[in-house]
Amino acid sequence: MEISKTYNSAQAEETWYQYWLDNKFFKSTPDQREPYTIVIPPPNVTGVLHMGHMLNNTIQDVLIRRARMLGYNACWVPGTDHASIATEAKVVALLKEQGINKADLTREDFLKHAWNWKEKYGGIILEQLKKLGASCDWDRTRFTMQEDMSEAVIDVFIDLYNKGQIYRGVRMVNWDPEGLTAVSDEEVIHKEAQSKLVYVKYKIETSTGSATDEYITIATTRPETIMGDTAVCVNPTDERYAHLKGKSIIVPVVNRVVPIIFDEYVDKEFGTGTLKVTPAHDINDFNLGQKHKLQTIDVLTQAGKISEAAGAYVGMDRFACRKKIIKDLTEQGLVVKVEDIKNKVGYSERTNAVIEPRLSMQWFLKMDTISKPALDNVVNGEIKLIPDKFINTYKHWMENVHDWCISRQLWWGQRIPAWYDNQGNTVIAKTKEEAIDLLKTKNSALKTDDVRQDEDVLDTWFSSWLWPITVFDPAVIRNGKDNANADLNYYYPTNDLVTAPEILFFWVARMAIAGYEWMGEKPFSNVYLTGIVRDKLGRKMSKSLGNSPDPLDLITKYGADGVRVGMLLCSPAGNDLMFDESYCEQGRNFANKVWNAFRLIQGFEVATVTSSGVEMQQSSAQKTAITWFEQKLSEQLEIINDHYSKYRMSDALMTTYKLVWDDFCAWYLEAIKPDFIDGKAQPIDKATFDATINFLESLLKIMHPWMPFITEEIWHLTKERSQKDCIIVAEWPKQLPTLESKQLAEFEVCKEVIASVRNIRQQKQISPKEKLALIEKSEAQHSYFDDVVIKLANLSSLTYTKDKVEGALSFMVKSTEFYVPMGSNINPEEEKERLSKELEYNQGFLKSVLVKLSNEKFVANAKPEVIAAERKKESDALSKIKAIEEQLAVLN
RNA sequence: GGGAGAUUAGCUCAGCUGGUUCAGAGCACCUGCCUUACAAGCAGGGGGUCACAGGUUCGAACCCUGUAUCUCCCA
Repeated sequence: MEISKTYNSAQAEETWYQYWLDNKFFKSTPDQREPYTIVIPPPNVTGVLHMGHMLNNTIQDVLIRRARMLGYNACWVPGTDHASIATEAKVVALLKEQGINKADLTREDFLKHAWNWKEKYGGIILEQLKKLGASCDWDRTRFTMQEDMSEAVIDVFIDLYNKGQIYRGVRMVNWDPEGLTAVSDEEVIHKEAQSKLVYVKYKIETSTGSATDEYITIATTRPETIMGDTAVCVNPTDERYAHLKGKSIIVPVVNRVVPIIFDEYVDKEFGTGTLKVTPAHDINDFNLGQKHKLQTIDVLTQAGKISEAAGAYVGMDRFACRKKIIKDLTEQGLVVKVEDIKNKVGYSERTNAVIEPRLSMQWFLKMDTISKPALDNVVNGEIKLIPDKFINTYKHWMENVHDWCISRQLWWGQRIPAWYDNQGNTVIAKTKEEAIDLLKTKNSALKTDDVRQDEDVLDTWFSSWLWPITVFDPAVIRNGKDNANADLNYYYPTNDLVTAPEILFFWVARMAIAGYEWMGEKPFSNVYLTGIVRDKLGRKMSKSLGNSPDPLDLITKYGADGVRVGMLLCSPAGNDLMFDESYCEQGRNFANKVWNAFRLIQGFEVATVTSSGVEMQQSSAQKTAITWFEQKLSEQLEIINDHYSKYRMSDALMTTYKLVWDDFCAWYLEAIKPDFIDGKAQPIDKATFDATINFLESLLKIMHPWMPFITEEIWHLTKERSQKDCIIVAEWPKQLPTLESKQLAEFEVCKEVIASVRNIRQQKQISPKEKLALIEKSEAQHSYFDDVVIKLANLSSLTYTKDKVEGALSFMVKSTEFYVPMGSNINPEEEKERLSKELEYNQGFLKSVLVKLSNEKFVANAKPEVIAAERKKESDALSKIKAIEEQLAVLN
């Protein structure tokens, strides 16, 4: 069979993914084995795969595949999130394109459109994950708004309400005037902006009630809220304004008379040291207003336009009004100056609209007591954050946590199960019938038509915080954890969670809270936090910049295995990664290398007798290489396992990469490769061939989590396999019980000798085909690796001598000298120069060692093994120097 | 403004408990090779004042202090 010189990824990916599905290798059901569980961070149902998903899900797939091979019952639960704001915005935009206004639709009609859209386009991202090779148990696919999951959310609301943890109240919330909803603190992104600080003159009113000519000047970045001013505040210690006690101020534009109040809150240094107080439009002003019992005038509408209450500029957009008002005030001579300043402005994470602090009636969850276990168990290490530098951030946040605003003024989501009558009664109930029954106890005259359900839905995170629980058993909230189903009992708590640090608080912290609240136990043991994928200039990848490659294009170009390797080669945990396509190229090249190693092995002709009829013998070089590589494999496997245990993914991958490329391909295969005689490859003996196949299989297994497709492909090409004999379920290799470190060290010497000979070839322009003689100055007569040296350095002979050899180039490995006889082909001057340099270096080295050893404090304080090492260095250096001096003497 | 972290080769990063000539890896680079698995390759090689300034120590990339620059989080 002719096998292609390059690996064809597309075909293998298609074939094997389907094969894995058909044979249900991703499927997990509870059994005797220990479970290993990951729940996917559910991507937004409207999402398409981007580089962040690629990174995140590749890591999860690597973890789950390795766990599967280690014999765990590996279960990776996939699913999507309904993402209320983002999805609703998307659907609204789409309807608009079709000429449909959301405002013209009833709630039911809108939801019908939204569900249609979800059925049609939602979950594309899950199909894309399959291209990556994600080995999720697709039968378990969940959606946060499917019926039973939603019911659990309502159960949770009711449970918390009954526990007294949920309340409703008027609060200052972060209002998104575009999404027309409140958003949580965590959904506000503060960005630095260039703003104008406007200095406006406010007239002071006399005690008799008439206006004076006296003014005070107030600095504000938000002149459009002037109409909502209900006081002016100064610091009581500010002498500049002490005389204003008891006086009033006339608010420009609306000519409202408001008091001057005194409060420590005002910063004397900022602006003019005076503050206009607008309780409806700033959280701090709101607090001042509460304290000083001020009137609250809301001058903005939900959409961010000037409201009727303002009494001027009604209907104008807030930013247009800002400009206009500055212009008008300037014309009236009331503007002293306008300064450019930098300040932080909050933007909505979802719609990018400037957030407006706004008073409104919302539902809140008390966070102080419920969040306690989630804090304690991260601090005490019960839940591990990787890397652990995030513990501080987490702790800081959890210690300063605010009550969670859980209501959203949207339709797409779980509707709040609060019901009202026309008498101001409120009850919490799962159904209208229950609500009516409950309301009747408060209002005997209740008519069914008087019962209204709350219009708002719950924050998306209020459903996704249950994810690790409800994907297994959505009924557990109402049944209680003691009545959990078999799945939940078996899979919970999950093992690893892989996610972005951006949602540490949104999601991770809240899952921990929910876990302790309803399961009495952590939801996961380890949280691996990935970085943000940036381009090589360090810019975040984004649609608007157009600097993000399409992951599927990359897969087409480099193969899924290549892209997976490429992503993970440059992904330190918790640090951003500077992605560049060249990493994928490196990944593809590695896959190709593996492919060609396989081609070589597969092309070996196994024979019991040679072409001349003699019985095939394993050569000494082959024997040595096998002995060595068996050790090497075990040694590196231990290192790889260790990297995994510490979640050092890039390190585990790089160790694998070098084991395969350098140790196996460059050294082992070269050492055992049969010679060519008369242009014909010699056959290989069965023992060497079998050992090689075994090594290859072990390596394929170690590579499998990173490169699932090519390893499965080769696995099936190396021999006939039964249907279920697949690498995806093969057993992870085991280490040797003991390691012969002496053999490993000796082989390193062997490599060094070979490299030195090759170096001489390079320097002297000697063709690799020309055989050279090598003489070792040693008491010994033979090393176990001699034949490997002969083969790989292409020697005619390797002999031993006790005497110096003249007319030869020399090199040293450790403290042993080697000679390559050159006849007259030697330039003594060049040699002298080289040797002198080496002598100088070694003398310098010796000196530094001697300085250390002659330092009494060093000898007295350093650990014995450190001192012993220094003494060894001393003696090695001395013998090296002696040898070089002897060589120089010969040349002179 | 408060907090966390970073700064090591051209690039991306390791360097774990201070101790080997400890200054490392991969990529990139340079030189020579189309050597019968692989040019998506092989062989060999060069390259860093470990951000800066002090300090602790017999010994510092590593610990401490300060400075600079950058990133992130929070207000």
